[in-house]
Amino acid sequence: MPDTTPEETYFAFFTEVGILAQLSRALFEARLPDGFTLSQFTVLNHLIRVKDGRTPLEMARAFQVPKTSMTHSLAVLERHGLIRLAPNLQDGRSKCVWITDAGRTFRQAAISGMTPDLADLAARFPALRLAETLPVLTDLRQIMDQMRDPDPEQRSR
Amino acid sequence: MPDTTPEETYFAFFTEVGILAQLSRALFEARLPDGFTLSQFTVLNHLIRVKDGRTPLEMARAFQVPKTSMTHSLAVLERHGLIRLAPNLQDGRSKCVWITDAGRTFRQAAISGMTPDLADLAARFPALRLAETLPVLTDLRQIMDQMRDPDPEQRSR
DNA sequence: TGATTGTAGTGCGACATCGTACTATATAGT
DNA sequence: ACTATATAGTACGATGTCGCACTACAATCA
Repeated sequence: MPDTTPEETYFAFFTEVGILAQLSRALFEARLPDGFTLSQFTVLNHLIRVKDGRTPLEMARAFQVPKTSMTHSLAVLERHGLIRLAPNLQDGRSKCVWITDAGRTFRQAAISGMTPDLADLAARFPALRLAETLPVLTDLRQIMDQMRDPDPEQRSR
Repeated sequence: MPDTTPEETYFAFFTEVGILAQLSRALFEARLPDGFTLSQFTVLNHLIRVKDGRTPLEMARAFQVPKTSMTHSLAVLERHGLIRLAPNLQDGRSKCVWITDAGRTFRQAAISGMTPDLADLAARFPALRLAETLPVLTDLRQIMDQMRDPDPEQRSR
Protein backbone atom coordinates (compact mmCIF):
# COMPACT_ATOMS: atom_id res chain seq x y z
CA MET A 1 0.00 0.00 0.00
CA PRO A 2 1.11 3.55 -0.68
CA ASP A 3 1.98 6.18 1.90
CA THR A 4 -0.05 5.92 5.03
CA THR A 5 -0.25 8.79 7.45
CA PRO A 6 -0.07 8.14 11.18
CA GLU A 7 -3.65 9.35 11.44
CA GLU A 8 -4.79 6.81 8.90
CA THR A 9 -2.98 4.08 10.78
CA TYR A 10 -4.77 5.04 13.96
CA PHE A 11 -8.05 5.21 12.14
CA ALA A 12 -7.61 1.73 10.73
CA PHE A 13 -6.43 0.42 14.07
CA PHE A 14 -9.44 1.72 15.94
CA THR A 15 -11.71 0.35 13.27
CA GLU A 16 -10.29 -3.14 13.75
CA VAL A 17 -10.40 -2.81 17.50
CA GLY A 18 -14.03 -1.77 17.35
CA ILE A 19 -14.99 -4.76 15.22
CA LEU A 20 -13.03 -7.16 17.40
CA ALA A 21 -14.67 -5.77 20.51
CA GLN A 22 -18.06 -6.31 18.95
CA LEU A 23 -17.26 -9.86 17.88
CA SER A 24 -15.83 -10.83 21.24
CA ARG A 25 -18.79 -9.27 23.01
CA ALA A 26 -21.13 -11.41 20.96
CA LEU A 27 -18.99 -14.47 21.68
CA PHE A 28 -19.06 -13.88 25.42
CA GLU A 29 -22.67 -12.85 25.74
CA ALA A 30 -23.74 -15.99 23.90
CA ARG A 31 -22.35 -17.93 26.86
CA LEU A 32 -23.96 -15.88 29.58
CA PRO A 33 -27.31 -16.92 31.07
CA ASP A 34 -30.51 -15.28 29.76
CA GLY A 35 -30.11 -11.58 29.35
CA PHE A 36 -26.92 -11.00 31.27
CA THR A 37 -24.68 -8.38 29.82
CA LEU A 38 -20.98 -8.37 29.18
CA SER A 39 -20.66 -5.33 31.43
CA GLN A 40 -22.21 -7.24 34.28
CA PHE A 41 -19.84 -10.14 33.85
CA THR A 42 -16.94 -7.74 33.51
CA VAL A 43 -17.79 -6.18 36.84
CA LEU A 44 -17.90 -9.55 38.56
CA ASN A 45 -14.65 -10.52 36.93
CA HIS A 46 -13.03 -7.32 38.10
CA LEU A 47 -14.14 -7.95 41.66
CA ILE A 48 -12.19 -11.18 41.65
CA ARG A 49 -9.27 -10.37 39.37
CA VAL A 50 -8.51 -7.06 41.00
CA LYS A 51 -10.20 -6.94 44.37
CA ASP A 52 -13.60 -6.45 45.85
CA GLY A 53 -14.50 -4.05 48.63
CA ARG A 54 -13.93 -1.07 46.33
CA THR A 55 -16.38 1.79 45.90
CA PRO A 56 -18.71 2.14 42.91
CA LEU A 57 -16.94 5.28 41.78
CA GLU A 58 -13.54 3.61 41.80
CA MET A 59 -14.98 0.88 39.66
CA ALA A 60 -16.63 3.33 37.28
CA ARG A 61 -13.23 4.93 36.76
CA ALA A 62 -11.55 1.58 36.26
CA PHE A 63 -14.02 0.75 33.50
CA GLN A 64 -14.15 4.21 31.99
CA VAL A 65 -17.90 4.39 32.32
CA PRO A 66 -20.03 7.14 33.85
CA LYS A 67 -20.95 6.53 37.42
CA THR A 68 -24.63 6.36 36.56
CA SER A 69 -23.91 3.39 34.35
CA MET A 70 -22.05 1.72 37.17
CA THR A 71 -24.94 2.38 39.54
CA HIS A 72 -27.21 0.60 37.12
CA SER A 73 -24.94 -2.40 36.59
CA LEU A 74 -24.44 -2.81 40.32
CA ALA A 75 -28.16 -2.59 40.95
CA VAL A 76 -28.77 -5.42 38.52
CA LEU A 77 -26.06 -7.57 40.04
CA GLU A 78 -27.34 -6.91 43.53
CA ARG A 79 -30.90 -7.72 42.52
CA HIS A 80 -29.61 -11.10 41.36
CA GLY A 81 -27.68 -11.59 44.59
CA LEU A 82 -24.32 -11.70 42.82
CA ILE A 83 -22.85 -8.79 44.76
CA ARG A 84 -23.52 -7.09 48.06
CA LEU A 85 -23.39 -3.34 48.68
CA ALA A 86 -22.13 -2.49 52.14
CA PRO A 87 -21.81 0.94 53.71
CA ASN A 88 -18.37 2.46 53.57
CA LEU A 89 -17.16 2.98 57.12
CA GLN A 90 -14.50 5.42 55.96
CA ASP A 91 -16.96 7.61 54.08
CA GLY A 92 -20.63 7.96 54.82
CA ARG A 93 -21.45 9.04 51.26
CA SER A 94 -19.96 5.96 49.78
CA LYS A 95 -20.42 2.20 49.62
CA CYS A 96 -18.31 -0.88 49.20
CA VAL A 97 -18.93 -3.56 46.63
CA TRP A 98 -18.45 -7.18 47.65
CA ILE A 99 -18.93 -10.24 45.53
CA THR A 100 -21.09 -12.98 47.00
CA ASP A 101 -20.62 -16.74 46.82
CA ALA A 102 -23.37 -16.80 44.23
CA GLY A 103 -21.39 -14.21 42.31
CA ARG A 104 -18.23 -16.32 42.41
CA THR A 105 -20.16 -19.33 41.21
CA PHE A 106 -21.76 -17.34 38.45
CA ARG A 107 -18.43 -16.02 37.24
CA GLN A 108 -16.81 -19.43 37.32
CA ALA A 109 -19.68 -20.93 35.36
CA ALA A 110 -19.47 -18.17 32.79
CA ILE A 111 -15.74 -18.66 32.37
CA SER A 112 -16.15 -22.40 32.05
CA GLY A 113 -18.74 -21.79 29.39
CA MET A 114 -16.44 -19.57 27.38
CA THR A 115 -13.27 -21.57 27.64
CA PRO A 116 -14.21 -24.04 24.90
CA ASP A 117 -14.85 -21.14 22.54
CA LEU A 118 -11.49 -19.62 23.36
CA ALA A 119 -9.78 -22.96 22.96
CA ASP A 120 -11.49 -23.36 19.62
CA LEU A 121 -10.25 -19.96 18.63
CA ALA A 122 -6.75 -20.72 19.87
CA ALA A 123 -6.74 -23.80 17.68
CA ARG A 124 -7.33 -21.68 14.62
CA PHE A 125 -5.26 -18.70 15.55
CA PRO A 126 -2.22 -19.14 17.79
CA ALA A 127 -2.43 -17.29 21.07
CA LEU A 128 1.25 -16.48 20.71
CA ARG A 129 0.55 -14.07 17.89
CA LEU A 130 -1.87 -12.26 20.18
CA ALA A 131 0.57 -12.31 23.05
CA GLU A 132 2.99 -10.36 20.88
CA THR A 133 0.50 -7.56 20.44
CA LEU A 134 -0.52 -7.38 24.07
CA PRO A 135 2.26 -5.04 25.25
CA VAL A 136 1.42 -2.62 22.46
CA LEU A 137 -2.26 -2.63 23.32
CA THR A 138 -1.54 -2.19 27.00
CA ASP A 139 0.86 0.69 26.43
CA LEU A 140 -1.55 2.48 24.14
CA ARG A 141 -4.38 1.95 26.55
CA GLN A 142 -2.37 3.51 29.36
CA ILE A 143 -1.45 6.50 27.26
CA MET A 144 -5.02 7.08 26.16
CA ASP A 145 -6.04 6.70 29.75
CA GLN A 146 -3.70 9.48 30.81
CA MET A 147 -4.77 11.69 27.94
CA ARG A 148 -8.45 11.46 28.57
CA ASP A 149 -10.21 14.50 29.83
CA PRO A 150 -9.05 14.89 33.41
CA ASP A 151 -12.48 16.38 34.08
CA PRO A 152 -12.78 16.16 37.83
CA GLU A 153 -16.55 16.15 37.49
CA GLN A 154 -19.33 13.86 36.55
CA ARG A 155 -18.16 12.14 33.42
CA SER A 156 -15.69 9.36 33.81
CA ARG A 157 -15.53 8.60 30.14
CA MET B 1 4.80 -14.06 34.52
CA PRO B 2 4.25 -17.76 35.04
CA ASP B 3 2.63 -20.15 32.62
CA THR B 4 -0.18 -18.62 30.70
CA THR B 5 -2.71 -20.76 28.91
CA PRO B 6 -3.86 -19.81 25.44
CA GLU B 7 -7.32 -19.20 26.87
CA GLU B 8 -5.91 -16.75 29.38
CA THR B 9 -4.06 -14.95 26.63
CA TYR B 10 -7.26 -14.60 24.66
CA PHE B 11 -9.09 -13.44 27.72
CA ALA B 12 -6.51 -10.76 28.42
CA PHE B 13 -6.43 -9.75 24.79
CA PHE B 14 -10.18 -9.27 24.58
CA THR B 15 -10.12 -7.32 27.80
CA GLU B 16 -7.62 -4.85 26.35
CA VAL B 17 -9.51 -4.65 23.09
CA GLY B 18 -12.70 -3.89 24.94
CA ILE B 19 -11.13 -1.06 26.91
CA LEU B 20 -9.45 0.38 23.83
CA ALA B 21 -12.73 0.27 21.94
CA GLN B 22 -14.41 2.14 24.76
CA LEU B 23 -11.68 4.77 24.93
CA SER B 24 -11.61 5.33 21.18
CA ARG B 25 -15.37 5.53 21.10
CA ALA B 26 -15.28 8.30 23.68
CA LEU B 27 -12.55 10.07 21.73
CA PHE B 28 -14.52 9.98 18.49
CA GLU B 29 -17.91 10.82 19.92
CA ALA B 30 -16.45 13.86 21.61
CA ARG B 31 -15.77 15.22 18.11
CA LEU B 32 -19.15 14.48 16.61
CA PRO B 33 -21.88 17.15 16.58
CA ASP B 34 -24.47 17.14 19.38
CA GLY B 35 -25.72 13.67 20.09
CA PHE B 36 -24.43 11.85 17.07
CA THR B 37 -23.32 8.32 17.73
CA LEU B 38 -20.25 6.47 16.66
CA SER B 39 -22.44 3.90 14.94
CA GLN B 40 -23.99 6.61 12.83
CA PHE B 41 -20.62 7.93 11.78
CA THR B 42 -19.42 4.40 11.14
CA VAL B 43 -22.31 3.80 8.79
CA LEU B 44 -21.56 6.96 6.85
CA ASN B 45 -17.91 6.04 6.72
CA HIS B 46 -18.73 2.60 5.43
CA LEU B 47 -20.89 4.05 2.67
CA ILE B 48 -17.88 5.92 1.36
CA ARG B 49 -15.03 3.54 2.19
CA VAL B 50 -16.77 0.46 0.90
CA LYS B 51 -19.64 1.54 -1.33
CA ASP B 52 -23.14 2.90 -1.09
CA GLY B 53 -26.20 1.53 -2.80
CA ARG B 54 -26.18 -1.59 -0.62
CA THR B 55 -29.19 -2.89 1.26
CA PRO B 56 -29.75 -2.34 4.99
CA LEU B 57 -29.40 -6.07 5.67
CA GLU B 58 -26.06 -6.27 3.90
CA MET B 59 -24.86 -3.42 6.04
CA ALA B 60 -26.18 -5.00 9.23
CA ARG B 61 -24.14 -8.10 8.41
CA ALA B 62 -21.07 -6.05 7.64
CA PHE B 63 -21.29 -4.40 11.03
CA GLN B 64 -22.33 -7.49 12.94
CA VAL B 65 -25.39 -5.81 14.34
CA PRO B 66 -29.00 -7.00 14.31
CA LYS B 67 -31.04 -5.67 11.46
CA THR B 68 -33.33 -3.80 13.83
CA SER B 69 -30.37 -1.79 15.03
CA MET B 70 -29.46 -0.97 11.47
CA THR B 71 -33.02 0.11 10.75
CA HIS B 72 -32.78 2.52 13.64
CA SER B 73 -29.40 3.95 12.68
CA LEU B 74 -30.51 4.45 9.09
CA ALA B 75 -33.72 6.13 10.21
CA VAL B 76 -31.72 8.64 12.24
CA LEU B 77 -29.33 9.33 9.37
CA GLU B 78 -32.21 9.74 6.94
CA ARG B 79 -34.05 12.08 9.28
CA HIS B 80 -30.95 14.26 9.25
CA GLY B 81 -30.71 14.08 5.47
CA LEU B 82 -27.33 12.37 5.54
CA ILE B 83 -28.48 9.33 3.60
CA ARG B 84 -31.29 8.50 1.21
CA LEU B 85 -33.26 5.26 1.15
CA ALA B 86 -34.28 4.27 -2.36
CA PRO B 87 -36.41 1.29 -3.37
CA ASN B 88 -34.50 -1.74 -4.55
CA LEU B 89 -35.47 -2.42 -8.15
CA GLN B 90 -34.13 -5.95 -7.92
CA ASP B 91 -36.19 -6.85 -4.84
CA GLY B 92 -39.45 -5.27 -3.83
CA ARG B 93 -38.94 -6.14 -0.17
CA SER B 94 -35.67 -4.34 0.02
CA LYS B 95 -34.13 -0.91 -0.20
CA CYS B 96 -30.86 0.67 -1.20
CA VAL B 97 -28.88 3.07 0.95
CA TRP B 98 -27.23 6.06 -0.66
CA ILE B 99 -25.19 8.74 0.98
CA THR B 100 -26.16 12.34 0.23
CA ASP B 101 -23.93 15.34 -0.32
CA ALA B 102 -24.81 16.46 3.19
CA GLY B 103 -23.68 13.06 4.40
CA ARG B 104 -20.34 13.38 2.63
CA THR B 105 -19.84 16.80 4.09
CA PHE B 106 -20.75 15.57 7.55
CA ARG B 107 -18.30 12.69 7.36
CA GLN B 108 -15.50 14.89 6.09
CA ALA B 109 -16.09 17.39 8.88
CA ALA B 110 -16.10 14.63 11.47
CA ILE B 111 -12.83 13.24 10.17
CA SER B 112 -11.26 16.67 10.14
CA GLY B 113 -12.36 17.13 13.70
CA MET B 114 -10.75 13.91 14.84
CA THR B 115 -7.50 14.22 12.98
CA PRO B 116 -5.88 16.55 15.53
CA ASP B 117 -6.66 14.09 18.30
CA LEU B 118 -5.15 11.27 16.33
CA ALA B 119 -2.11 13.37 15.53
CA ASP B 120 -1.78 14.17 19.20
CA LEU B 121 -1.95 10.50 19.98
CA ALA B 122 0.55 9.66 17.27
CA ALA B 123 2.95 12.14 18.83
CA ARG B 124 2.88 10.20 22.09
CA PHE B 125 2.68 6.72 20.71
CA PRO B 126 4.26 5.93 17.34
CA ALA B 127 1.78 4.76 14.73
CA LEU B 128 4.42 2.31 13.55
CA ARG B 129 3.98 0.19 16.65
CA LEU B 130 0.30 0.00 15.87
CA ALA B 131 0.93 -0.78 12.25
CA GLU B 132 2.85 -3.86 13.35
CA THR B 133 -0.18 -5.21 15.18
CA LEU B 134 -2.65 -4.48 12.39
CA PRO B 135 -2.09 -7.67 10.38
CA VAL B 136 -2.64 -9.74 13.52
CA LEU B 137 -5.86 -7.92 14.37
CA THR B 138 -7.12 -8.20 10.82
CA ASP B 139 -6.38 -11.90 10.60
CA LEU B 140 -8.06 -12.62 13.90
CA ARG B 141 -11.06 -10.56 12.92
CA GLN B 142 -11.46 -12.51 9.72
CA ILE B 143 -11.22 -15.82 11.52
CA MET B 144 -13.76 -14.80 14.14
CA ASP B 145 -15.97 -13.57 11.35
CA GLN B 146 -15.92 -16.97 9.68
CA MET B 147 -16.53 -18.75 12.96
CA ARG B 148 -19.52 -16.77 14.00
CA ASP B 149 -22.86 -18.50 14.05
CA PRO B 150 -23.94 -18.80 10.45
CA ASP B 151 -27.49 -18.49 11.77
CA PRO B 152 -29.52 -17.79 8.66
CA GLU B 153 -32.19 -16.18 10.81
CA GLN B 154 -32.84 -12.93 12.53
CA ARG B 155 -29.71 -12.28 14.50
CA SER B 156 -26.72 -11.04 12.60
CA ARG B 157 -24.54 -10.91 15.60
C1' DT C 1 -18.65 25.83 65.04
C1' DG C 2 -20.70 27.70 60.87
C1' DA C 3 -20.37 28.57 55.99
C1' DT C 4 -18.63 27.25 51.64
C1' DT C 5 -17.27 24.13 48.46
C1' DG C 6 -16.38 19.43 46.84
C1' DT C 7 -17.66 14.57 46.22
C1' DA C 8 -20.47 9.76 46.22
C1' DG C 9 -24.41 7.96 44.85
C1' DT C 10 -29.05 8.05 42.72
C1' DG C 11 -33.71 9.50 40.37
C1' DC C 12 -35.05 10.63 36.08
C1' DG C 13 -35.46 11.32 31.20
C1' DA C 14 -33.58 10.80 26.45
C1' DC C 15 -31.88 7.81 23.39
C1' DA C 16 -29.43 3.38 21.56
C1' DT C 17 -29.57 -1.57 21.24
C1' DC C 18 -31.84 -5.56 20.15
C1' DG C 19 -35.27 -9.67 20.60
C1' DT C 20 -40.02 -10.86 19.19
C1' DA C 21 -43.54 -10.70 16.19
C1' DC C 22 -45.60 -8.97 12.13
C1' DT C 23 -46.19 -7.48 6.98
C1' DA C 24 -44.90 -7.64 2.30
C1' DT C 25 -42.54 -9.72 -1.17
C1' DA C 26 -39.75 -13.44 -3.19
C1' DT C 27 -38.66 -18.22 -4.09
C1' DA C 28 -39.39 -23.20 -4.28
C1' DG C 29 -42.07 -27.17 -4.88
C1' DT C 30 -45.91 -29.28 -6.89
C1' DA D 1 -50.81 -21.02 -11.00
C1' DC D 2 -50.96 -22.38 -6.01
C1' DT D 3 -49.23 -23.30 -1.82
C1' DA D 4 -45.51 -23.41 1.44
C1' DT D 5 -41.57 -21.50 2.98
C1' DA D 6 -37.92 -18.05 3.24
C1' DT D 7 -36.41 -13.32 3.45
C1' DA D 8 -36.27 -7.76 3.91
C1' DG D 9 -37.75 -4.47 6.62
C1' DT D 10 -40.31 -2.49 10.58
C1' DA D 11 -43.32 -1.70 14.89
C1' DC D 12 -42.99 -2.39 19.52
C1' DG D 13 -41.38 -3.27 24.05
C1' DA D 14 -37.61 -4.35 27.35
C1' DT D 15 -33.34 -3.10 28.87
C1' DG D 16 -28.68 -0.72 28.80
C1' DT D 17 -26.15 3.72 28.54
C1' DC D 18 -25.49 8.13 30.12
C1' DG D 19 -26.21 13.37 30.93
C1' DC D 20 -28.46 16.43 34.28
C1' DA D 21 -29.87 17.63 38.56
C1' DC D 22 -30.45 16.55 43.26
C1' DT D 23 -29.37 14.80 48.11
C1' DA D 24 -26.33 13.41 51.69
C1' DC D 25 -22.10 13.62 53.56
C1' DA D 26 -17.11 15.33 53.72
C1' DA D 27 -13.51 18.64 53.77
C1' DT D 28 -11.79 23.17 53.98
C1' DC D 29 -11.57 27.44 56.08
C1' DA D 30 -12.63 31.33 58.77
